[in-house]
Amino acid sequence: MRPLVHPSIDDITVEGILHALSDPVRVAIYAELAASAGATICSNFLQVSDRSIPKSTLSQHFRALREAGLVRSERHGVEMRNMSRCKEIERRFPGLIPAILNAHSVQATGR
Amino acid sequence: MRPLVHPSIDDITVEGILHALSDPVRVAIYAELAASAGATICSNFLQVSDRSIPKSTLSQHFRALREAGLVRSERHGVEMRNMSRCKEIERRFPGLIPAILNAHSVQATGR
DNA sequence: TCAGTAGTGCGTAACATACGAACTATGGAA
DNA sequence: TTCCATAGTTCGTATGTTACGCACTACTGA
Repeated sequence: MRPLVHPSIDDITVEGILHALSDPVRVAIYAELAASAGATICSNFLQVSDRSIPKSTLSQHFRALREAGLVRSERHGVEMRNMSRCKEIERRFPGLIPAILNAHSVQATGR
Repeated sequence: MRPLVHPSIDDITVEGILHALSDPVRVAIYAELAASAGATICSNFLQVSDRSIPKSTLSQHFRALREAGLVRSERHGVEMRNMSRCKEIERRFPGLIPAILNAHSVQATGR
């Protein structure tokens, strides 16, 4: 099983972040992760915005979020704990993540 | 020649915006358009950040920006004038575009 | 040792993208 | 008018990316 890849904060790119969050399933996952204080395991997202996501697809989505630098994942026993890296990103790209999450919630609620 | 498609402001999605701007050539183009007061023609971007872009590819990039709702294009004679729709987008998703452009410039200069 | 749970990796089919070549549309000069 | 140059588009193809089923690994508890 290949080890988990987390880019260092300086290797995180705007393009990478935007690409990772340009998928509706991934923004939804990320928005929940960012809103929650602790860590959340992958399988909590087998249902996302009234849509059920196959396990293998979900695994790829988490890989995408991780490799874009948006999420930090740790294996704990049989499960994987994920938390958003928003504080680090905030230091490098101030305001970016809040603006995206805000726009996402405007779209989800207002419309 | 198929007519130019511009989504109405309410049909613009966050995902669409993020996807369009997740390409390095397209952010670069969009950043210049957003910074300039008037309209800019496509062929001004045959060279972008020290890279030369084939005409057909450039045409596709402008289509992507236009259909994401980021840019408004008008044919004037033989050329096409493009301007960013940032004021409209600002009303629908406040702070989103400035945050992305700011992050883009942090990355381009700082790093 | 076995069964159950959580997640990964691989193969394939479907979809997206880049770019060259051939095209359309417009404007100006002869 | 006709012809040429300029600006951009379209199409075909080759190359990449993504989604998902299935078979797998890794860990836990009984």
